[in-house]
Amino acid sequence: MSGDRQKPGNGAKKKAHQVVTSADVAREAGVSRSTVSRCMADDERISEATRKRVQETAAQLGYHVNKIASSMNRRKSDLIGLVTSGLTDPFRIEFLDCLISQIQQSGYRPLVIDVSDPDQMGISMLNLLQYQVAGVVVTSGSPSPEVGTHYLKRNVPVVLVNRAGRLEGADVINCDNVHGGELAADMLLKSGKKRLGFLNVRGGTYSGNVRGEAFVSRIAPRLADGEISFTSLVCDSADYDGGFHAGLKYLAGGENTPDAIFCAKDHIALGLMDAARFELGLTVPGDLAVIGFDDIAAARQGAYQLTTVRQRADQLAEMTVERLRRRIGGDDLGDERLVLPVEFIRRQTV
Amino acid sequence: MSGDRQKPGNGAKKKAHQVVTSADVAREAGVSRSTVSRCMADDERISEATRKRVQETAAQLGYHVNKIASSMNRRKSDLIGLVTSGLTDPFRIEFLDCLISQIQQSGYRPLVIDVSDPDQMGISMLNLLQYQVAGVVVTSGSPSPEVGTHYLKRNVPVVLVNRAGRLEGADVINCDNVHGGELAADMLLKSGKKRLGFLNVRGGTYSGNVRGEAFVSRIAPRLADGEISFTSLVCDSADYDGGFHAGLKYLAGGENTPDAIFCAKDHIALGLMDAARFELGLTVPGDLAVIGFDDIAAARQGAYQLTTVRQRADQLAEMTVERLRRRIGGDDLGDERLVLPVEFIRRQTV
DNA sequence: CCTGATTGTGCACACGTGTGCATTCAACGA
DNA sequence: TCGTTGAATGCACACGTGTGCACAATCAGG
Repeated sequence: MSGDRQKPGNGAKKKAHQVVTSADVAREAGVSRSTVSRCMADDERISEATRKRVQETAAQLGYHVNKIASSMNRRKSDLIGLVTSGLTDPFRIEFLDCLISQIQQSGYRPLVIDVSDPDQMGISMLNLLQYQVAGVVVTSGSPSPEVGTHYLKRNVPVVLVNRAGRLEGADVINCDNVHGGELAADMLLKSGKKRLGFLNVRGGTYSGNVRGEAFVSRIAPRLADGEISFTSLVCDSADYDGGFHAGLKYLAGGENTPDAIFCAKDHIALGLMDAARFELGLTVPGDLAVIGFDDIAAARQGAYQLTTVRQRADQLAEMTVERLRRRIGGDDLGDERLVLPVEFIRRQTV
Repeated sequence: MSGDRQKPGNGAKKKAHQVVTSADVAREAGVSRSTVSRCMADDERISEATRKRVQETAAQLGYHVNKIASSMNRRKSDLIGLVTSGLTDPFRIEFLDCLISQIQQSGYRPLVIDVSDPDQMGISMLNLLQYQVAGVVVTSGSPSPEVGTHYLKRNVPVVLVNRAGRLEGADVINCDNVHGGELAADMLLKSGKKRLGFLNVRGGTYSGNVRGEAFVSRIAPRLADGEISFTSLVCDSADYDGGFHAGLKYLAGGENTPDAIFCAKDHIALGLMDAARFELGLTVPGDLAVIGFDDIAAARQGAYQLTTVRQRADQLAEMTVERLRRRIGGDDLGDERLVLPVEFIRRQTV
């Protein structure tokens, strides 16, 4: 028989139930292994007849291309690394949901990697490289410039989503945090509330900081006039509990208690609202106006009806994979910084 | 020089910036490639001195084992397939969160695969096999017996979580749906409510059906006495919106309107509550008692304070990976059906 | 000094695929 | 009939690793 480098004895049978390989298909269809490979890849140079015949025998034998071997040969897998930290942030979850769906639709597979421990970031991203990933999406943490150069050298595209970093050779996609902060400011100024506040997690996140700064500079004129006051509020965690405890702390009463709070993200706003309404007996928006950011699913629920700034997770995901695909396809784009438009959503909390 | 099967010419340099391989480390450290491989795997038979030396040169050159090549050679990767359908169900998200974290801690990597389209289930699971996955966790859909045998033949363990199927060679882990349904029934019987209902998604899910059936058989005696009545309620989707619309439909008023509803899952219960409270002006638990199932994070929030049956996502994940690890390790366990205990959580909705 | 055991390393093969290049074969024009 | 062309397919190599087996070296016991 033909075939390359066959075993010394006779390669007829080895184990009882071995996995079916391209060589098996080749033997069965009476062609060479190369032809099988080309048929599975829909190579142009294969005649229609043999292609059909080979694909049929392949299906009959239950042959599937071994992705690992393929990846090894081509030095590129169809995996896309998803760097995230836990599945707790609602908006990130919505984004990942869209992202996973779109990645899969593009013929890739998401390989999730958790960097809840920020120290692991560097080695985790390097480790990802060992899976021959076709690309990486970072939704948490900031890769160091060093890992950036590693990716650049290997020509593996990286997209940072809603992150600060400017990484060499990587795309950065953010929603329009500045405009969002301004929209929130405009709304609260119009509402007639006087004691404004901005609630963010202690230490701040990049997105939160930008939103807060835009908010503050927008209200600055009125602040200078003395018409209104502003307080910067801080919570311990960027989630429901953080917002809840912040509510207990800041809304207990007193002269300077804010009557309108812009929250860095919806999830915090929900906790804040619940503390105000169910623990302190305040009404929303009567005693306290609240604006969030993201427009997560829970913000639409009847129990909250949160007025907020919407960033669309599906569009964010779309931009991300579109960018990845083009870079994987070989388009040699320079680093770019893309901005997703936001939209003000008026509900019941202002 | 030594080395096996080196290139015809002189394999000194090929491309400008090639990726560093074990051969490079071997050359640099003055040992054979085999020794490098053994050093990276912490093989016992390597002397302490050379191991240290090799590992140092490896670190210095920035060498990392190529997982793809390794997987190919060992015909087993360190990937674990996670079969799910979208990131929309809150409890499943919490479970996946724990699962991903634990999988990673065990030295594996999660490969996510979305089967929102149930028709894709079969080929997706077969496709997964081509990545040489070490194991698979199914949290959505029901794999056919046929794919089951493929996995069995390849000796790749499968764990079904909160699913109906009894798959040959696979473990099935469920929370104690029966006991949960009974706990809910006991609670509502004690509450003094008379017109009981069970709300599940149209067509039903395995878990939901079991919970409902246990609920019904528990209340059966009192039902026979005529002391209470029971209605089976149906919503169009197993989420917040489904519960919400079901609330509008069933709670609009009339003689038979239920005054106590056991929901197949928390997420539905939240929508139901909001429809009752904010659309129909009912009070909870005054006009309507509600019990959920799962104890998702939102159930604990002030806006809901949902009385529910808790299944612990972290323990579920723990059982899952423990089971996977033992099977991957070679333990030859028969198919098993494990049950996770549940716990009644009393809050404000009954 | 000889024998056997133990320890540390190297050699060569195998894993399953993609692809550049050579080769075969039929068709076709002169 | 011969040379040329184009299409279709096979050959052989390479990808980077793990590991069984063989072999060298060291050592203990007689």
